[in-house]
Amino acid sequence: MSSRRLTQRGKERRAQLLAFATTRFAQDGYHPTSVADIVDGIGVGKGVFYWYFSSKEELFIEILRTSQKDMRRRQQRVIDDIDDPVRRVELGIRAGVAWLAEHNDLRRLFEFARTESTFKAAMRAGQSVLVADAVVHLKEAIVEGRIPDRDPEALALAILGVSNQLTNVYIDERGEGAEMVADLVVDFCMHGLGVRDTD
Amino acid sequence: MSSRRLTQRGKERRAQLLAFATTRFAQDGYHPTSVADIVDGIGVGKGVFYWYFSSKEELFIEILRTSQKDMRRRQQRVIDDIDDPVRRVELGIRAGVAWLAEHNDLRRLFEFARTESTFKAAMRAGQSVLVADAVVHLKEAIVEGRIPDRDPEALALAILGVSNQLTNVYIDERGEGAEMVADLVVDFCMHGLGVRDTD
Amino acid sequence: MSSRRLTQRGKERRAQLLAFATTRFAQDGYHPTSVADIVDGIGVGKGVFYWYFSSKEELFIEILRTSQKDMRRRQQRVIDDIDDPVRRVELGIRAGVAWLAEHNDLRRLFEFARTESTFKAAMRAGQSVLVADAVVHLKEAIVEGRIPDRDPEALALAILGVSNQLTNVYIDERGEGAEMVADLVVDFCMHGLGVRDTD
Amino acid sequence: MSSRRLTQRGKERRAQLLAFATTRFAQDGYHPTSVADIVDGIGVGKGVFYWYFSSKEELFIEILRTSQKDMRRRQQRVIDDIDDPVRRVELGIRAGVAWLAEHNDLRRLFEFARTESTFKAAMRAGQSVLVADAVVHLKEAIVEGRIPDRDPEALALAILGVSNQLTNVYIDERGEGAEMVADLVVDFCMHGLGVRDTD
DNA sequence: AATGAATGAGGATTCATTCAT
DNA sequence: TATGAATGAATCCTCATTCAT
Repeated sequence: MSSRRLTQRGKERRAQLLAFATTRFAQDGYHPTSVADIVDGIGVGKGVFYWYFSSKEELFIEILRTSQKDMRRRQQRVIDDIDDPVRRVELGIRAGVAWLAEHNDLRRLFEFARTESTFKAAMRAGQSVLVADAVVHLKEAIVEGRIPDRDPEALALAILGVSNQLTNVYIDERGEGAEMVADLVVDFCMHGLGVRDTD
Repeated sequence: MSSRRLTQRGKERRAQLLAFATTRFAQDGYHPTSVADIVDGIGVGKGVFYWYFSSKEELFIEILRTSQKDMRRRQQRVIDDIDDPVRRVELGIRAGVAWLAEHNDLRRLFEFARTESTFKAAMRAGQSVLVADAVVHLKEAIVEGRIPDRDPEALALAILGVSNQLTNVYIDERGEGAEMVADLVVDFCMHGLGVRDTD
Repeated sequence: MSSRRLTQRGKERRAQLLAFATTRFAQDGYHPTSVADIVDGIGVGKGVFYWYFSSKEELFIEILRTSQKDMRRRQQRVIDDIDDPVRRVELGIRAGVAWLAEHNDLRRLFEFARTESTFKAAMRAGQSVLVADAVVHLKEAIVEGRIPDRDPEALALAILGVSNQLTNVYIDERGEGAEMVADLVVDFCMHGLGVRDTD
Repeated sequence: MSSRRLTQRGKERRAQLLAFATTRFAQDGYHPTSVADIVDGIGVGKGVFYWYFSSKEELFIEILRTSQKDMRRRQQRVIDDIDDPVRRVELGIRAGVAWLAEHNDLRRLFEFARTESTFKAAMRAGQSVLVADAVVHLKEAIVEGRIPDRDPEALALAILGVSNQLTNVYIDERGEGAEMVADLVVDFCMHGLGVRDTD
């Protein structure tokens, strides 16, 4: 299905469907949004949907996967040439928060995806990649004596938790700026990690 | 509907419906669980469901509300006679984590409820109560100079975020014990808050 | 599904659905007949269908099974107390042809069912029962020297083939009487079997 | 449509479509096999199908017609220069069985075609040709006193029935050889016809 | 001749909810 | 209180067919 060869026009249609579906899913929820809503929304026939995706479920998983990849790419780019592991963690947090802030829709979809058995697997996979990334930096920081020696995976997860929660509340519910939220998260997490030699 | 006067037997039926629905919602998701699934699961006719609840939605909101109340009651009880505000925060965290650990199902429902517009309001109400509770202690701690002066609401939310995230991962996904997770959360948060004079 | 407890009214509805569906399937074909056609035809809502049957397919298989049982019962009743095995075969043929003649609809469904992989299994099961019945009599006839010793299963199948084919053509296509067709079939088969001491 | 003038390549494509569709129809049934299945199966676009056939139905009828013609041609060739009418019947049966054995797929399609009103007409036409052929020989045999005087059409139909049924079961379901089945059919039918002076 | 894209009516099935008993 | 029966709009999905290129 996903291996169908697409023309330029086809690729655009597919992207259009992904984009529109993302918006609707985020707005109304995955279940409350019907395939009919989606195709009607972009003014095409029902068949179009199934030309590009084998099911509503597949479409959703596709959204989750590409989003997760995109977020990670953003973090990697920012961190790429930084030597200090603690600094890498901080920049990773900031990049993550910024991405979540910019992709409000996707953040909501992530939240939902975690709650339904069908999508749990896909989410766990994506999250474990992010955690693994962070663990690398945290281990280095521990080895270098920059932070106390505690389970790096636990630390990574704590960071993720703070990022998600504060982004959810401050950005989604209260419309604060990404930078301000990033500051909050970084502040809390740097202390939480017990960073030395940094204010 | 909810004001219907119930016999003893009636109350039990109602509780049974709530309990069974909770389990199913948590397991498969709210939408994938049909009213038929619920009544079949406990071996009664469909009418029973609508005798006790005016709709599936109402049932779900009822679950959310009672759960939130229950969790708060637990926290209050533990904190009741503690003088030290920082200690109150810590014990509140521990009580919260313990409750979440014991009510795995409900934690999942909370997660879902946040993602759908229909239930967002109910969730926000409950969460703001918890936050308000914590804010009281945090303000006191700031006034007493026990922690640096930062926005207490932000701090409260950060704590909630860490609690939820670590509980999700360590308890739900990995089956760790509640105490161990509480230790993790407390450790991270106490540092995150910048607590002085506490290990 | 099929184990749902039904009231009298329920049993009648179910029977009504089976009867109506049979007619339609025979008239227009299984695939060309939609569930909507069926429920509209008896003036009920779509849900009714799925209250009694878990799927269109299940309904069809149910029709096949009960029909096959019914036909067999008819043959058994007629043969019950006959001593002569050759006579049993003849009466079996006559009962079979008569049944097929009376249940024109079902005969058509049988034909179709044999052509689709989904229903082949059910059909084969039913046919093998009929063949097994006939084989018993044929073996006896062979042992008693009433007919030459040839593979009884092949003989049984040949009889079935002649019965089906002649019934199809003479009764369904030309509207001849069941008795006349039965005479034809019996005449051909008795000779085909090589019966001795019978004209 | 069918009168479109085709290049060599065009003829091959058409033949390829017919062959592939036949296989699929026989395997899964006419309705369960979609046009998409067919074109995907041979790796071409949908347009190709409708370039060579005006509809799925037309394609199927085309398959039926050419097959029936082919089978008949085979019988004629074998019988061509035989004087003895009974021998002609026998050889016709053998040729028919052999053809059916070789064209397992087509036999199945014939079965299905008889069950749906859309295709019944086409099938009846083909069958009546075969019956007419046989009737010629049977009449001759009766006139020559080789077999008793009974309705030759009924006899022809009975022969067809035995051929179809035994081929279905022995070749399709059990994988027996064509010759063995032909022997069975001939044996049963020669007796059924009441042939004199023949082994 | 051929392709990928699009159509949209129609199909099976689900499900929250209501109703008669 | 409770049941089995019924409703019918809504859902996901299929598919023969058409179209622009």
